Amino acid sequence: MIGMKIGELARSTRTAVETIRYYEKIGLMPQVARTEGNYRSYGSNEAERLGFIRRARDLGFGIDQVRALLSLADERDRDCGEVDFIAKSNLLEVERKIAALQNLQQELSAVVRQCRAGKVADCRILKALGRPADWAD
Amino acid sequence: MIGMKIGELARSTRTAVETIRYYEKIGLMPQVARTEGNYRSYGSNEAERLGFIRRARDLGFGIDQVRALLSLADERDRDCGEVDFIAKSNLLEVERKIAALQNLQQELSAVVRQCRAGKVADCRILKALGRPADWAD
DNA sequence: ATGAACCCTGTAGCAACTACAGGGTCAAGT
DNA sequence: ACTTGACCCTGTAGTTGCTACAGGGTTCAT
Repeated sequence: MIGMKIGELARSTRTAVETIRYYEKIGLMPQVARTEGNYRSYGSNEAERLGFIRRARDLGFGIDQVRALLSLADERDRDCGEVDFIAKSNLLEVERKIAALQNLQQELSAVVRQCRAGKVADCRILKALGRPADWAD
Repeated sequence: MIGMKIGELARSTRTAVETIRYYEKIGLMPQVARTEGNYRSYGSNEAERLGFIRRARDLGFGIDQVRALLSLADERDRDCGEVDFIAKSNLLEVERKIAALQNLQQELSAVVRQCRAGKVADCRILKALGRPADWAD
């Protein structure tokens, strides 16, 4: 589809209109030609590019990583090691976050288990928060 | 220890000095008395309060949740159901995040596994990003 | 011609800090 | 007395990745 307005592009990529304008502002999407009424006019190149961006973002790549992937994708003769590196860093980061959250979940559910429906004055949750974590009970 | 300067309080609670000033600005920590030289002077009450805040934050409670816990902790006669509710909401939220990240990890490691060290032009990672997720290979 | 649905720019807000800039204070050493 | 260095102060701007206006203009159908 050629000559899409921003709203159509937004619908076809499940992206908010304002996000597209934001991507343009930060240089992730190009500045495209305008119609007579000063509306942005997008073609299939831009739709593909935005699709790439969306999928990368959904997989947890940061904006700067997406930027790097997009620019690497243009240097077709280059070795793809750097692409691999970015993807693996991202995976490691996701795994690190999972581990951190699982620790959190352990500690937090230990705290929640303490609850014996009573008065605030005796609340074990508040007591658990009110002293260093390694104090025994 | 009484009459601590902000730096001592920071060290003793493993908090950045600027974070303490920030907590004061948003009303999570009180405005304390100043020395002659206009330095903040903290006592053990404030140290305890900041310790509580730090532990709650480390357990993933948001600033507003911490604010609520602190104010509930003062109403000693109140039933502690609300405390329990806040803690359980937080736990659910943490569990939700873990699940989302685990999905991400699955998809991302599927993408990373595709890599056959070659040229960017044939890069499977980039190909995986360059098309809708449900296209087969 | 008027209303709804769309588009435009520009700025401010979110969470929870962090990082300056541009100063003042205090204790120790020379 | 003076200087050095470590600390403190306020206030503002930056971070990430958008989202939400405010205050307009355009397009198209009725």
